[in-house]
Amino acid sequence: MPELPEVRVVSKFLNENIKGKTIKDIDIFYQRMMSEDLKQKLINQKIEEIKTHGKYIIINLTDYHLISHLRMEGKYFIRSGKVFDKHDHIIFYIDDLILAYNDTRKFGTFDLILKDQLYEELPLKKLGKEPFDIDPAYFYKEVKKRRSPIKTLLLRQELIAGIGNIYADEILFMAKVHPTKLGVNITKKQAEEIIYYAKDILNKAIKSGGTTISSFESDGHVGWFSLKLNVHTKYNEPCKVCGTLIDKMKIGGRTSYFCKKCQRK
DNA sequence: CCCGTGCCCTGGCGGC
DNA sequence: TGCCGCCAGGGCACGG
Repeated sequence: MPELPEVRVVSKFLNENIKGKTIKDIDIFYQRMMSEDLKQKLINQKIEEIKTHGKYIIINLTDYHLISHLRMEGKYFIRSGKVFDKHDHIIFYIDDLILAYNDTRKFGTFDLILKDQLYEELPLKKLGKEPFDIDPAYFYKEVKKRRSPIKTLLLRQELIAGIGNIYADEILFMAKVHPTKLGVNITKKQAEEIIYYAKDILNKAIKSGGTTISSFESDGHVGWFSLKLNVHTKYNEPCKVCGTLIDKMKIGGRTSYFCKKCQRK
């Protein structure tokens, strides 16, 4: 499931392969994913640069920003000919190159925003800062206002952008904070530790090429950060710090893994 | 403001 | 073997 680190890896891959080129044509194999109107606006647009914010990939074009969200299983592949996978839904013909957007569950989205309106409209309008840019004092202040579990707050993209279910569990484990602890009860030191480990874990994941739980890939390279996960998906396995068996529970509808001994309320 | 629920979708897995 | 039903998840709309 692509989170901030995986999205950064995909963005780098796209910059290396399609930056500076022009979209010549598009095939839409799954109609819901992109309208004919959007397609027409994309044709003849030059790709200036690819950036990211949180989990969003922002493709800067001549007149627009194309915003791609991979959700759970979105991937980009360069195809060597017009031979496609059953889950290739959008095909971009970019100069001499064929780029396929592949997404098993079809959850990914494309939004087109007029140039310089990027933060005036959804989906980026209310997006918060990334862990690298957020002021820990601001994060602490915002968290103190809310009675939601800290796990749920870490997933709120308008509060802090880029953290998904996997890294939220890993961050709280490193910060030794119980995922059900309410925002209002988080201490200043805990808020600082959460931001510190968010940056640390995401940076390490970016350096190692992203995480794979089931299917994350980019340029044919499968990330390996998952080998280093401490708690996520480790139900009933011994905690690497104290040996206590890892617990799991639903928090805000999301499966959450934690060590009930290391992570105090 | 806050919360919970449903929706979108497919593949993998448990149960029988 | 195969079929059925459930689960996973990010963001958003909706209702209370």
